Amino acid sequence: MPSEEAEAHDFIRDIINEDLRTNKYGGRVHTRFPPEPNGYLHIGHAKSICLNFGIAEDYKGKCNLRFDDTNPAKEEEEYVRSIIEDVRWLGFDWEDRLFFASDYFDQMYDYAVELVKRGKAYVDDSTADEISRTRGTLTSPGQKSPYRDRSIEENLDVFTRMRAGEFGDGEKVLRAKIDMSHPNMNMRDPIVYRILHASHHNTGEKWCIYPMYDWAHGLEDSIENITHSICTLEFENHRPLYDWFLDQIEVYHPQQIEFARLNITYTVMSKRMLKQLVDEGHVNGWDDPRLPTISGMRRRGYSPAAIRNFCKRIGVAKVNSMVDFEFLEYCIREDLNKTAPRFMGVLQPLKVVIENYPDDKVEEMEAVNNPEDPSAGTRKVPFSRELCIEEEDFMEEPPKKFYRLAPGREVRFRYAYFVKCKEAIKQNGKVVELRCTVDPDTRGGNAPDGRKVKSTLHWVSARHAMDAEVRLYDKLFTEKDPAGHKDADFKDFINPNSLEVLTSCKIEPAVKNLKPLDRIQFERLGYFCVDPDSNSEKLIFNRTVGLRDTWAKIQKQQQQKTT
RNA sequence: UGGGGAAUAGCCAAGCUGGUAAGGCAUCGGAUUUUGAUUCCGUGAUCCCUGGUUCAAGUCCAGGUUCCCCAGCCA
Repeated sequence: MPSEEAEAHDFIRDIINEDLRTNKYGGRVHTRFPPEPNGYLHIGHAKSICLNFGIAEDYKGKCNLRFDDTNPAKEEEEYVRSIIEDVRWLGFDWEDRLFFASDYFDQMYDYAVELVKRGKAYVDDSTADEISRTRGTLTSPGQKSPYRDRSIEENLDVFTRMRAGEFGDGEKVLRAKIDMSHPNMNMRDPIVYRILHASHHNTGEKWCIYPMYDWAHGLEDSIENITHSICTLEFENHRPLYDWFLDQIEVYHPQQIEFARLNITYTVMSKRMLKQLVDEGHVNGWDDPRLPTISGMRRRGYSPAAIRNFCKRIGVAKVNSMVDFEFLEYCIREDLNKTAPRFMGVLQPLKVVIENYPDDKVEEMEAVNNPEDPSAGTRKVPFSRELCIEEEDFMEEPPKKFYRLAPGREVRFRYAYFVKCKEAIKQNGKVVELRCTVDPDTRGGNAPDGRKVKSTLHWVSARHAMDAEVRLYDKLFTEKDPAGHKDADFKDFINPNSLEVLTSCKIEPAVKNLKPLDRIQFERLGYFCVDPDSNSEKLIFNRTVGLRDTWAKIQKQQQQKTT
């Protein structure tokens, strides 16, 4: 469970502390995470999940998982399935409290009847268009519906017949009778029930009227005895209505608290946009590793602990904010550095022949599995005459500050020997093979005479290496805030190079024991995750995130100087 | 001349009843290093503005500015 360092402190916990002090809810703390099953969860939801479940943990309270499934037109079973999977994967437990708003439809209906009986709601025969036109504008009041003063008896009768299916979609609605000139648009006789002859994933054909969010949500919270109903900022305008409904029918009244939703640079965080990316094939499904969905991040190799820690550290406040994606990456690296076993793999192989090493000889070099975790132990890596190193670890004419291999230069091959380059063999101007020698006295990687080398390279034995495909991911968008341009579509900023597939990678044999979704580090390259499509026939790795790369930074600076 | 929110370093974000600006990321230096990784050190703020109260204001008062949300039978 999330056990990371000091306890969180934020304005919501301040409110809870105060409520506890005044004994407002008898010492109880009960939250809920209420997703609508109309899409996959993303990291913005993770923030809410960590907040709600985190508060429950901190205060030894409870947190429910509740599906807010009041709109059968948009909701699907597949989304329910994925949401359950994602919340569980993140590491949270709702015990026996998995609920559906649709489980409360009967009760919500009864409460609506009560609202009508109290003269606080009426059936409106106006068309959607008429209702819209008479709502007024932000600066001018709306007009009362001609049906507003129907008798309670008539309202009861027509509402009953609405439920019985006597009318078609949109013919009538139940409206709260509040104030058509209220400065808050939400209070201008909001719709409580609409007619929708649609099959519901949970209740099937039982209902042809469905409650609206404002009516349903507070009742759901009330029925579940929620103490603090935490939602995002855009619902702040709805709080007066949340309160009004619960007050009118005089039921248990939780407190709604709003916080700012999460935004991260170079991505989008709206279900609508994510769905569009998926539906239009800009990515390969909801779990595409380039997406900020929970399932995408899982496939990318992000760990639940890293995501939880990220959510904890970004804080909770009421300011609209945009977190640098670098901070997310930092949190991922931080966790993976401590937990990911290390391997050697070569993405762009360059052949190396050790001229003074016999062709029939193979040595098993001992390698540390995780320098950050001694208990991870060691493994054997085969070394032989023909090896592969990374193409970019050799330069025929090395620039300043390039410490790696070059003609005449000696470097260390990790966990093996000091290796000296004698000659680069070229074909059509391209280096295709390196002829090198090994210093037999440096076995294991240290020279008895104390001489040093400037760098250490990773390598694999050509004969023993396994072939693999490696997928490198870059930012999905080229713009910091792709959704923030009023006169441009977010899709205009899609990065055409967000996915690079390398198919001739060579990996040390020890990876054969890995399972799908295992998270590892290829030394000097980054963190990687075994793709679920990977199998013994074809190994596939997704790059989660690269290691911090000081050399790349130096290169960039050098390039800028020359141009 | 609608209503509701919010403004603290490039980015998040503490700062409770006023006492002289935490922390993290990023950046840039440096040390250690068989991953140019990790780790470790060091590096940045007249707290949206203008007045006022006070010995003392990010914190209180007044006025202003900017940004976000609201006119779905979506949530």
